[in-house]
Amino acid sequence: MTIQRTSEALYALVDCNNYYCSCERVFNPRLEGRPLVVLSSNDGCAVARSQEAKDLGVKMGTPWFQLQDLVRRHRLVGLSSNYTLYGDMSARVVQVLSQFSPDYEAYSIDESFLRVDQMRLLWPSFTAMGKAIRMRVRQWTGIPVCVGLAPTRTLAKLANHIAKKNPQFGGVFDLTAYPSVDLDILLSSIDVGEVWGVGRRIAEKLHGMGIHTVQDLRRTSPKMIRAHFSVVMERTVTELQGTPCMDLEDVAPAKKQIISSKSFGAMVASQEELMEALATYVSRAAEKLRAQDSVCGMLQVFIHTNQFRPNDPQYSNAVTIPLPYPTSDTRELTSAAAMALKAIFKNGFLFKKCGVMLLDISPAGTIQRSLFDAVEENARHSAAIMSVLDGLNTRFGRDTVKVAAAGTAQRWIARAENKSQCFTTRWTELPKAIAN
DNA sequence: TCTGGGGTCCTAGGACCC
DNA sequence: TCTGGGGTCCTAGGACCC
Repeated sequence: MTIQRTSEALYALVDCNNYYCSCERVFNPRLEGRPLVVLSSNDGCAVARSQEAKDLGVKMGTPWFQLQDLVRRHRLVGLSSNYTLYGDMSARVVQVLSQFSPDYEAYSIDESFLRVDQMRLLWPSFTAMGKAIRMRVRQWTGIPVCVGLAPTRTLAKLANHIAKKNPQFGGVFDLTAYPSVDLDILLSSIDVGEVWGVGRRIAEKLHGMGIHTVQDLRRTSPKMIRAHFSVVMERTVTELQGTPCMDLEDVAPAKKQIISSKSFGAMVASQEELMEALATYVSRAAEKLRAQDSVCGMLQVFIHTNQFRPNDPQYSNAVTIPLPYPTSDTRELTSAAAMALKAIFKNGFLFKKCGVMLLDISPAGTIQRSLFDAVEENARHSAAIMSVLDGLNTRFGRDTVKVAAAGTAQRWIARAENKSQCFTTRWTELPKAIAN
């Protein structure tokens, strides 16, 4: 089966090997050659493993306390994570990669896509270019990477997987340069669950349908897949067949939601302690929000007891509340979070985790924003508010203004422009409404 | 004793509108 | 008053990614 070339695109996926572990080794070369894991916050479980640790059978997410045997028998090292370091190193890697193509996208902290077809004339082959990328990133940052090359992003991910698993390719695999008969054989040996976009559930379902390998999935009709799954999977199969369905995003799009949450080292029982933690998360999330010059219109707070203690009483809950107007102000968000927490908190439980999620994110400084600024600045003077509302009244009609006075500003704007109605609860009465 | 912290997109179903 | 069809918006939940 040949890869259909419906366009001339060629993507390189550059993926750092065992990324967090590699970062740690750059700054502590004595860790070279030793089995190594990087642990989650609170040193709870392994979130990254060196090749030696993988060879010892350490799985992603294994709790640290279950690894103590390997610590004794194989001198397995566990390090607390240092996300600031990994973020800095990532920026350096991307900086090097940007020299190879102006068309690049940092997809995650340890992976970047480059569109490289325009670079064809600069290199004897794309494999040669891939080797140059590997060498330069290694020399300039100390991080080992693998490179996969293919006409679509899904295939480039797969090519990268092949480069990683097959040392004979020297860390670079150009899928378009590989004989198609051999490629069929190679892809017949890879489980369908390795495909980007195929997780555990979908893999199980595919197996049930007799689709076991990547090659099986490539031979399946996208329309048939659409009928059994979703458009996402349809695109995945189309990409596997060589037709690009996704483009590089040249600028990182603004976040549509921002989460900040954490598990506690020790369990927490009181609302006051939960609120202390929440205040930290809110301020962290608000910083991210402001960094992308956005405001949010809704805020969600969630709390969980320890699900790994089935004998303890379990309780988890979440509530999403609309804000009176879109904001990124830490104080305002914190007071909203306090109200939300009050609405869902229950005594008599030991809480393990809580967090905040900012939703309904939009760019700051829109025309809607200026309307609300007017209300905000005059917040102490009801006469001034009434005059603003009168202005809105003239603009959008009397019924809408009643809603604006009683509802949330964000919702009101959205609805008013649709000339439909909206009944939400008054901001000050939210806790009561939530309780009902 | 000890079990991560972020994100994205899609779908289904209900409320509501004309 | 009864009725249907088409449309939008919102939410919850499920799947995936690193």
